Amino acid sequence: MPQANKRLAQGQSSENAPSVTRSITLKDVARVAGLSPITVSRALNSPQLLRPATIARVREAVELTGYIPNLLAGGLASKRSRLVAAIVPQLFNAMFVETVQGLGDQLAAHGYQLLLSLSGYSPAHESELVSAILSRQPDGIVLTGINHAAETRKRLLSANVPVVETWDLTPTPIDMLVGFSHQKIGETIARYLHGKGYRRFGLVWADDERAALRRAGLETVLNEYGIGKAASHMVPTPATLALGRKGLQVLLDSGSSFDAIVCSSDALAQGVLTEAQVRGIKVPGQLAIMGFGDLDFAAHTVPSISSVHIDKRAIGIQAANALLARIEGRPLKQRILDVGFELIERETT
Amino acid sequence: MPQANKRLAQGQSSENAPSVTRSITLKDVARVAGLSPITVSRALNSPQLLRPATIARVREAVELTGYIPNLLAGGLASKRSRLVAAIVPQLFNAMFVETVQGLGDQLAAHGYQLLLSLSGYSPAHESELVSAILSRQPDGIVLTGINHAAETRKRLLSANVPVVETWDLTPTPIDMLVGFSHQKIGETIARYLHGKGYRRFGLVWADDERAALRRAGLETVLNEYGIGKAASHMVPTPATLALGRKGLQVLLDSGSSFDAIVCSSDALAQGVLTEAQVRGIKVPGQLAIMGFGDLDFAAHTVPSISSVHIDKRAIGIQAANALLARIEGRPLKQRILDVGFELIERETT
DNA sequence: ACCAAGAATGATTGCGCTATCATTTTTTGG
DNA sequence: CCAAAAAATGATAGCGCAATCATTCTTGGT
Repeated sequence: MPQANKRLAQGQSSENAPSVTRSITLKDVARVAGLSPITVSRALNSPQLLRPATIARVREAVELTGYIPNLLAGGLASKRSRLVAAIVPQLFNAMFVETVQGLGDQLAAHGYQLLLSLSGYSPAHESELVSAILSRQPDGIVLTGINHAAETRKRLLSANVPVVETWDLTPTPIDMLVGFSHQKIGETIARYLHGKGYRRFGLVWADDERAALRRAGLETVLNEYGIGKAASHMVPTPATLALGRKGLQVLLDSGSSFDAIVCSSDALAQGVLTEAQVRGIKVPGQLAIMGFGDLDFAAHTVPSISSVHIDKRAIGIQAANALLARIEGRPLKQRILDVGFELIERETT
Repeated sequence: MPQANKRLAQGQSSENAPSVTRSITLKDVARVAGLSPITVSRALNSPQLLRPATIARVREAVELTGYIPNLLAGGLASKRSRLVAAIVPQLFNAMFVETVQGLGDQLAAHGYQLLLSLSGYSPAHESELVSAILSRQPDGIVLTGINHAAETRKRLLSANVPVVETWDLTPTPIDMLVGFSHQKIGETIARYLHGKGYRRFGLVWADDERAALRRAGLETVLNEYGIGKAASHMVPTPATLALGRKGLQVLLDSGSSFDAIVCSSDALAQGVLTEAQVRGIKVPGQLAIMGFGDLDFAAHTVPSISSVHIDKRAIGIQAANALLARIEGRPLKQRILDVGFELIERETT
């Protein structure tokens, strides 16, 4: 079999190779190692089935040939892609970055890779993304939020793939859920600020669906306290410092007077704070400011910004854990995990 | 062949389906449409080869069956995965977020998906990631920076996959490059600040490799002006406002006096600015502050932060374009694209 | 009406891997 | 030292799709 021998020799040196170099496959490695392809496959995927000496032979051959497994082929044959997909609205929003990072880190630690898609807050786009994602046969999917197109839900259900929804709470998730209650946060903020004696509220608020929930909670409680609908200025996502400044300008120019501005995110709060300082408004003496998200800067501005802390990274990590448990067939303690939140009182209130 | 008929019937209605529902394949769609599988494949991938009536029949059958293509199988057969992988150091660093977003958007617009990996600034980790990534047969790879483990370079070269390095410049990229000169930025900052009359420089600097290049440029020019090595405080990544405040504290406590603090990022600059204000130091009267990156807040702090603008999103978009051109066999105008930079003079200098 | 040229569709095969079952080798206990 | 059990390795087949080449159907020109 000179043919085979010749090939074997070519394994290492690449002299007179044809223009299109066929890539190294399991078979090549097997030939070099003097084993069957399936044994090589096992050495790489279930080494506990083989004796150490065999594994060493394989490792050597892999080294020698520079073999890189083809996960498309592997996934096709095994029905396991070792891929997890995540959809977040956007990355500009620093909130999601930590979740994605936590998710990515945790998945990587368990041999999974992350396919990231950005929906831009559009359920229609999300729906398309889900189709595209399912094409890759992911072992799990992480979604942001709980409101999805009916189509999305249906596709995910019939694909029979583990799904984790995040960043919100509902008793009826598609599958699993890691989040917290925006409604409760709104309520908590309202009680807290009311308790501190603030009465004339203004809102600088992002136009996204979860922010709307927080707002609903806030207004419900304010209403209970007999405080009417607060004046508000809506801003588009992503919320920035500049939009926060603009927000306070608009609110003040409207002629109303305020003793507290509640913002849907820390970036907006920082903007409101900046604008207040520019105008010589004492914070919190004349005006209190409340943020949300407890981003890294909130504790270190002067004055520091009161906010609501969310363990954003934990959401990613727990989402990964939930998926990993489901994928590996381990029992899941709870389908729904509430990571909670914590109101952080700082100097702006 | 009753067996076959039974299957056909099951295609649409899912009554008495076995517990493990075999997923819908091209074959199923073909059967429903009364066409051959390959024709269905063409209807989905090269519709221009078929007559509209046929495509309509296929579309109908797809609708009816809820067919989702299997890209693992498709990729294996066609050698095209429609997947592009990117490695960035981290997402916390707002700098990379825009690039990733631009990259993701542009790729999505062309039917490609983004596999995102985080290297945490470690070449060793990057090397592992590259192996893992190559396993998925991506059609292209985007790397951050130009310094990679020798192993990484070798693997990428032998995998024969289009590669774009980003965020830096070199005459000898692995393949393609979209970036800018950090050295030049450092030099430009030095000339600019020197021109404004500043002489006593302090640095608050992140400990990453591209920041080091900017610093080298800065120090080279300062040296030409006869200014000795500037006092510096190094901070770990990710750089934050808090680290910036700390940085100024440390520098001032060292006893030296400064008339300008140069920071390796806007977040640090914002921190330095905050700390200066706390201490009653007039900016820029007593102390100038220079940032880098021109993040969204830089223009809107008070005083606004002078910075260096990088078109971060363009890096992502151009990287995507370069890959797409290469993948689709279009001629590439230039292997190396310098997106440049722009020093933005604002109030802190 | 007929034929050539092109357009549309189909049959076969294999991408690289792993599930499954079969076989061989090693270990164990009496 | 042997049979039986267990461990290690191998042979076969097929995952779902698209490249390739083969065949059938349309056209339009005369």
